[in-house]
This record gives sequence, C-alpha cells and structure tokens, in this order.
Amino acid sequence: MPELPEVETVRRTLEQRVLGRTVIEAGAHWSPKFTPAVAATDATIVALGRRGKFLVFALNDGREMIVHLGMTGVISFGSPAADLDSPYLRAWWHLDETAHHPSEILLFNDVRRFGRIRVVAAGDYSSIPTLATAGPEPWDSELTASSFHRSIKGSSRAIKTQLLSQRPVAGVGNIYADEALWAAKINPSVRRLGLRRAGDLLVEIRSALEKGLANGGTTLKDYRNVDGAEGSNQRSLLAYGRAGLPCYRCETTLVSGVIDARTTVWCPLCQQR
DNA sequence: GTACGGCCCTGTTAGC
DNA sequence: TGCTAACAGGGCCGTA
Repeated sequence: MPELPEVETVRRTLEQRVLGRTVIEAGAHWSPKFTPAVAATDATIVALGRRGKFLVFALNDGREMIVHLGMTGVISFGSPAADLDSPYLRAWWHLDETAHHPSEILLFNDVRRFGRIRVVAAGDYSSIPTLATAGPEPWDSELTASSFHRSIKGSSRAIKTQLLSQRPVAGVGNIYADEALWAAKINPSVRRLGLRRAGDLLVEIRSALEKGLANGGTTLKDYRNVDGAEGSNQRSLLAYGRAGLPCYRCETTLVSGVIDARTTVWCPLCQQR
C-alpha cells in the first residue's frame, strides 16, 4: 500500500520522464474515480510534486492533476499495442515525442480501484478532503515537537487513528504508523501524549519514512516504482506484519488488533498503555 | 466540529 | 476438488 516513501519513489522515478511532455490523448475506466484523467488531454506537464500520498502533476494551463495510488495503484510506461488491454488499466495518457523520449503511454493500473484521479485548479483541493486538510510534510521546518504535540492534543482519538487521518503529519499510512509507534514505544491506542513523547514519536516517524525512502519503498505485493522495480523495505520492518513473532527489543510476542479498521501490531511490554 | 461505522473493490487464503 | 467466507486497507460519506 503506497505511503509517502512509495509515492515519493514513484515521483522521483517518474519526474524526468514526464516533465515538458504534452498529453496528446487520454483514456480512463468508466468509474468517476478515474474519468477525470481525460481532462488532462492537450495539457503539458510542467512539474511533478507530491503532497502526502498524493502525486501532483502541475499542468501548463493553471490546473493540477492529482493522482492517488490507493492500495494497488501502479504507474508505468508502455506502448499502445501491448498495454491498453490490461484488465486492471484504470487510466492512460499518450505523451508526445520529444528530443529525449519517444511517443509513449503513461499507464495507471489499479487492481482494487482504490486509487483516484482529479483535475483541479492549482491549489484548489476543496473536492479532495484529505488533501485539503492534510497536515505538514514530515520534513517541513514548521513541523516541530510542540506543533505536533498541539495538533495531537486537539483530538481525543487513538494516536494511531490520528496518524492515519493525515492531519498531524501527511504521508503516514498503516505500515509506517506501526513502525514509528513501535520505535517510540508508544501504544497505538493511547489518546493523550505529553510533549516529550510526542517529540519522540515525531522523530521516529521521520526515521521510519527516511528508512523506507532509502530502501525504495515497501513492496508487500503490488507496489512497484515506475521502472517496475520492487522496494526492499519489507525486509527491514520491525513491527508491521510481525504479530506472533518476538519483539526485536524485548522478545515478548508481538500482538495484533484492529484500530480504525486497520490491522495494528504492537509489543504488549515495550508499548504499554 | 468531531467521532465513528460502513462502504468501495478484487485477489488471495483459510476453512469446510 | 470446489465452494464460500474472511481478509487486506486509504479515503470518503452519512449519521449521531
């Protein structure tokens, strides 16, 4: 499931192949989640950014195409002859030929259709609630222990739920939330954190995301970068997916439960409430 | 406004 | 062997 490290890896491997290129034709699956992709036709991509887990294609006409990979979304390049009949193709953009690139098709495949695409006026995210209310990027200089603490203090929900809401900080999903909470020795169900513990958690969130990024993302099943390569961070996970196995710190058996409809793994000894 | 449950999706796996 | 049910989960929406 693509979280910040996966989406950023996609952005980095995609950027130089789309900058300055014009969409000469586009198509999409019938679902309204994907049909907005067609609206990018005739526009030129002038920048490729990322906000939380959203890819932001800046277009030359004052609009942005926002792409969320959902759980199983994969972006790749292909040819019209070979790749437009994939049963999981949800959107495609035919990019023009340039001095550096042949004419080719940018493909968006998404088995479970949890992804979504929107084309909006630049900066107008009113139709994308999670993007509109997303908190700061993890490495934003304005994000400090105290600002993070203030953000958490404003809610009475479990800390895991708060992280998944994208409000305290953008880009954290189920995997990196479990990893950061384990590293910070914080129980995922706690509803209140002091300033010092909030600071610890912020440090571990940044650390978990940096490690994921350095490893090219976490590939559990579907995730690939634009070149088709898997990430390797799944081999370095310390909590996620390890229920029933010994804690790497204290050897207590890790347990799992459901928080906010997400499987959550923690150490009952290191991460006591 | 905030909290919470249900829904969207389909391949994989477990259980009978 | 073949069928059914449970499971995975990010974001959105309706309701309280």
